[in-house]
Amino acid sequence: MSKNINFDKIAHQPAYRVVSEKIRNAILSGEIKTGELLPTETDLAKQFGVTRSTIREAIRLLEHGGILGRADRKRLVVTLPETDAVGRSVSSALLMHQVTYEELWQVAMGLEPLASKLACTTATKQDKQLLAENLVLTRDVMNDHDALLAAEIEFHNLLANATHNSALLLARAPLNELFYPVAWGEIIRALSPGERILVAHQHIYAAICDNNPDKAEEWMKKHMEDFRRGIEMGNLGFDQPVPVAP
Amino acid sequence: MSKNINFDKIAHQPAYRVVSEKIRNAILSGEIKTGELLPTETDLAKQFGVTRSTIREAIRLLEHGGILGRADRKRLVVTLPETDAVGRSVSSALLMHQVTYEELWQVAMGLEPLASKLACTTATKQDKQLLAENLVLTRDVMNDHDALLAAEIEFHNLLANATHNSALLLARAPLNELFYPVAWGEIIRALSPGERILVAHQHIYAAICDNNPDKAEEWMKKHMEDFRRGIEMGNLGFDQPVPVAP
DNA sequence: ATTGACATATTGTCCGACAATAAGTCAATA
DNA sequence: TATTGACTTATTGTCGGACAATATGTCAAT
Repeated sequence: MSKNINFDKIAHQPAYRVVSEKIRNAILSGEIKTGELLPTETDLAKQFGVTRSTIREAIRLLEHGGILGRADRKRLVVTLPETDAVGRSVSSALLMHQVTYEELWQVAMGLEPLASKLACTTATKQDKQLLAENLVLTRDVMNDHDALLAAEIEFHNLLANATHNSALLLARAPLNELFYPVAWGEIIRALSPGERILVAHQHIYAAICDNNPDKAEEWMKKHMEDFRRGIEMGNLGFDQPVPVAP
Repeated sequence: MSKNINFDKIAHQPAYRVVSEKIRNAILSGEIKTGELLPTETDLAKQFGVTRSTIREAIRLLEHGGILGRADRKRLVVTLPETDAVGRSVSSALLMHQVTYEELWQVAMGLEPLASKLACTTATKQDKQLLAENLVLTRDVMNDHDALLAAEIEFHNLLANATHNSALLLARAPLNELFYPVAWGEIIRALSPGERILVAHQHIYAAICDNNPDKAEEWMKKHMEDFRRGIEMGNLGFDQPVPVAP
């Protein structure tokens, strides 16, 4: 073996990546603030000294992450990434990993009771108001499978929002997009557990109004256990991969 | 008020989006399998009947989500999105939302004890082996702040990997990228709590080997509480936004 | 088995062009 | 006054073609 000199790998990044990183940094560092318009493509091209095509590719790279959106479907603005924007990347990833109902349920079991607990101390009047309205709605649509599913999902969302914890919101995004729609959809259709759902929601809501974190957490755990039983009893296997939506 | 006819909003998507969605669906539905090469840009352009520029923009859109990577830095391949690929989108989002240490800690408190518990029943011999090696490493670098930080982060990663739950891995991605590096970094530098870290890790490891979920969960909770105290005692406020890395 | 020379395929980048569409201005009109 | 219409302008979406840089493959020479 001859004596070797070790060179570092040279890191040649294509221009569109470099530009993308620069813009990303400018946004994250607050140099361009949320809500501000991004310079026009021709401007950017001049500034960076590259062609408009390159700029466009750089922008596409960021657009998917949700930190760029469009104000009027023409000019691009810097936007606060909403949970569902980011959530879709995560969902794709999970689907490709063939995530199972069980895996998602385990995460839900970690996050949803936590959300219930936290919401007790963080929920504003308006949060509670929205939850209350959701309860009424749920009762009203008890026999409409689709509407019931939507209301159920909304309840969990409202609850999560009431924590005002953006990290929690993002962490549970895949539950919203993959878990509840698919799994609850099947369960509700197969077992019609509308009453049990409503009772659990009511207890959680009451606990939040009473500022009783332990009770809120407990009832959410029960709720999620119901959920698991539903999956097991329904015709979808608990350890089966979540199917790709058509 | 005149009688109105309500038309649905027409959903005119730019071509690069449509193409991007089509490719995405082909990937998610398994039409193109993981590891396969994507057709060349010129091919795709012909197939979709658009220009290569359009194809390229469509591809960039997907590239960021991590479901496309490059085999040899030329041809694109369909890849399983790794946690850190997706994690970066999430991290950007959180930084823009000015997420606080407290918010991240709350999520960590929901997920890390859960991971400990699950790992007890899912960890393979190799997982345990890796954890054991990490413990040795941790002891060895006890006085090297940077190395200690790296070892600490690696421990939590190994633990999460040992659950073999991809949903959990993705949900905790932001902890890896934002929380531990920044917060632990500061804590370790300020308080040098090397011993306490090691002791906690050892107990968790022991619990996993003994197949004792409750003990594993408990010790991880203690560990995270230490963590919180560290943040509070250090000079970083618990309720302060996590700073953007330079 | 390694090297070198060569042809080929594919991506990265550039340029220039034009259509489609939002936004702004201003006059005409009911 | 408020709505409509015609016009201008700025900006994005899409096209087509061009060329350089780089991997890949082949074949001969050593």
